[in-house]
Amino acid sequence: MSEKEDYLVGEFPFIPRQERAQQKRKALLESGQILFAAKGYEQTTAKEIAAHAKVATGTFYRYFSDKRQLLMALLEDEIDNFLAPEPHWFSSNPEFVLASLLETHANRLQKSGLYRVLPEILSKDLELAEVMQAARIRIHARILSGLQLIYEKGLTWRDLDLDILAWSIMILVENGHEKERQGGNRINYQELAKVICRLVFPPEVLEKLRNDGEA
Amino acid sequence: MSEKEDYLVGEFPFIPRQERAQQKRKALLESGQILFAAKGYEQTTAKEIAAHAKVATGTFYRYFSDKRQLLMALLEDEIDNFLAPEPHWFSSNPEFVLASLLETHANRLQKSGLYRVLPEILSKDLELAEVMQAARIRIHARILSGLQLIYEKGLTWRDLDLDILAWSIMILVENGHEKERQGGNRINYQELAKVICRLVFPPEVLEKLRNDGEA
Amino acid sequence: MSEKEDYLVGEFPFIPRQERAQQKRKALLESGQILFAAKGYEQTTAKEIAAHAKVATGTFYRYFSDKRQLLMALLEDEIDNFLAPEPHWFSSNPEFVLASLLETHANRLQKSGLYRVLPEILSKDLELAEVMQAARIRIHARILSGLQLIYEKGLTWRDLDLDILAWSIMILVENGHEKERQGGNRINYQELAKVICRLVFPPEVLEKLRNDGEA
Amino acid sequence: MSEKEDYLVGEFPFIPRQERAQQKRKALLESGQILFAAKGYEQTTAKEIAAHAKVATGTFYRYFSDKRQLLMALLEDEIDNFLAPEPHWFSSNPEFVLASLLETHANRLQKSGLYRVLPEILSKDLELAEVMQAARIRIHARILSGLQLIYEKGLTWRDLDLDILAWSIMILVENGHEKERQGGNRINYQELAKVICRLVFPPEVLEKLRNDGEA
DNA sequence: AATGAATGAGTGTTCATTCAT
DNA sequence: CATGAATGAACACTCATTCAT
Repeated sequence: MSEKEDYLVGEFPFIPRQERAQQKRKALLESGQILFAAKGYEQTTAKEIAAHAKVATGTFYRYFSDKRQLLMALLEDEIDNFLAPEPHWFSSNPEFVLASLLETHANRLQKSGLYRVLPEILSKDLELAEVMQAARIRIHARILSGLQLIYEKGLTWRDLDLDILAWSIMILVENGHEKERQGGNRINYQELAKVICRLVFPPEVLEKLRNDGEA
Repeated sequence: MSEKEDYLVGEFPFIPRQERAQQKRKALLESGQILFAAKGYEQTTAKEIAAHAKVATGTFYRYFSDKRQLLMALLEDEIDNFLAPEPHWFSSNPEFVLASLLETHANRLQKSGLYRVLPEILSKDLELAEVMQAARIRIHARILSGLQLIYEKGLTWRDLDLDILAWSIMILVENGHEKERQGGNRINYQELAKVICRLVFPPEVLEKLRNDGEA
Repeated sequence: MSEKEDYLVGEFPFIPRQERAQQKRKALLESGQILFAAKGYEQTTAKEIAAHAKVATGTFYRYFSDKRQLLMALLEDEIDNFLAPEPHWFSSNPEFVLASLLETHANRLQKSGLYRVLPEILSKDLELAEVMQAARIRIHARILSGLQLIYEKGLTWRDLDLDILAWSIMILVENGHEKERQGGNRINYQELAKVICRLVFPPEVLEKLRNDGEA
Repeated sequence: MSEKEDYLVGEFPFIPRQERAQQKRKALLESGQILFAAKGYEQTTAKEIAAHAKVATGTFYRYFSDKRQLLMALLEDEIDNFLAPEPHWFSSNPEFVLASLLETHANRLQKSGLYRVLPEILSKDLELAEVMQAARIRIHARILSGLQLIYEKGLTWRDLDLDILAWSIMILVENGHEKERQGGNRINYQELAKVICRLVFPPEVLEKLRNDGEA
């Protein structure tokens, strides 16, 4: 195959080593993602991934030390997607902004499908569990600091614990995409956003924000 | 159990057959629970469970047709514990009632530790996944009908979708026990209850309930 | 149970020990025969035999040292049935006599069904194979000596090797019952007897025997 | 095979892939044959076959889906050898022709030793049993049609049932090789052929055939 | 003598990983 | 670098046999 590319002067005689290698790596990653999402981690064998990526079994182990490492490489890129995105509250219509945030998040998850393996992995991979936990703490902290901002401006309920509030928001945002699967009708992100905003803004604040936005 | 029989004259020279058999079964169940919770389902072999219960491998298969069946026997007793308990809103202090509900639920879960395997199993065992889903739909329906009662009495927010509201409560209650593990300080159930109650009751309703209770 | 039999004077207070024991032994033998014939030797477990005989697993091992021994006990009684019965040639109608011999043999085999396990066992049990071989040698010798009698009287072909002849007869008689199963119509023992008699008697001798019988 | 490629300039630096793989497959087949013949089918484990072929257990399963399949592969090549070869009667010396047929058949069987497992398998493998039965029916039909030819020419006994006759020949030919094992001296194929020919040809026909051949 | 629960070695089979080519 | 055949430890599960009761 590569011989056919040789006869052109001035062209790359072949795809550079590294690039070709990276193509295989990429193919393996993609195949891993597809198969993990479809069949689960344990149920997918290294051989299958290699076959799906159209490389030999041994090649798998040139690019990844083992099956776990391939999964980690996949998760590395996605881990932040699994967690709740951070809502931004300053807007004339926070409910609407939040709703689209929720939808985007759900779509991202559904697309990769990889979140399906997470529960399977977390129970056996302490290291990954720690990474995830750290990420969640980060997310929680970010949501919390956002809440503190609006707290200082007197825009939020004064009788709720901000830490718990942040955690509740994180949980709801994180799980929003599951509603459909877990029981019931397709989720209405607009309504979920409304519920979350109720936890953050007293009704009169929400009203005021809208008016300010229009003005 | 057998201790109660000791005070009678003419003791049993040995533990009766059936009881001994049930002891082994129980030992296997306990070992299964401990090992599943500690290492995950797939990571635990039938041999290990048997060894931990101090019986031979074959004995495992006398009491359970396979590993899955042992797990199912364990879950059968616990499946309802995994899901959110149903909150009751009619009380002079719904926040307090809810807080103790949350705490009880969390303690139950932590004690068995079995909820840790659920995610792993649900991804592979379609049958169990369906059972769980059905249970969640039931819980959701119950929470929803509770909300409808107070909605009819005008005690709840009028601008929130009750279906989403019920779902949000379910998610928060279900995950409450996870807060500690997932990130941060030990959860304060009182504060979580407050957050949930905010979703249900406008502040003035809550105030009124308290006064009515005192009066 | 046996206590209830005590109150009658002059009766056996209970079935004698040995007899009861022999009943269990017999039941086990029967169950073994039925199950071995139906499912094969390896496919039948000691537990199954005990269950079928309505005794406990352990009881099996009181009466037989192991599964093999039960089989041997069964075969001991039947081994001669498996082999060709010895034909008797002196009769005014040897074909007819032989035909009923064949039929009796076939019926005996079909009834016990145990001959089905023989091939399975012979391949793994050298000892039994030797016993069988010895029995065949005995049968062969007996058939041979029968042939020698009529040879001396000039009643048989003079150009056939009597040893081979005896062997051929043994094989045909032994396998007669299989014809039906192996391919084809139900065997006609009369015709098979005719074929075998052709190997023994020249046609004119056969004719003469018939006439002498009538005379 | 590869030796033939050596005399060419530029030898293969190593045995080609495919050939090596086939060598392992062949080694496994051979080991299977040897062990099955020596110890029987059930008594031989896949692990043993692999060990005997000096490959790892897993390698066994690369070439054969299971033990049964290996056996089937072995039998596929041999199944026709197990059955009686078809005698041809038109010859100036049918006894001699038949004798060498018998001997060739016996040698083929003794060489592979595989026929020893047949009885064991047939009792458990319905599919194979059917294949064998079909083969026997075929053989029987062929022998029968051969007999019909000579019957039409008036060369055979007129008072024997051709169907039974064909069956008897098949049985004798099929079992000829067993005589040695089952009891007695090494079989004299010449004499067995004589016996079988007696069933087919009246003595005077046999005589005539010889004279015609000489003329 | 009888029971049947308990034993544990042994089976077929899979799959992550290695390594000769 | 790539290949894919080879490896062998590990697993779920069975069953002949033993043994406490």
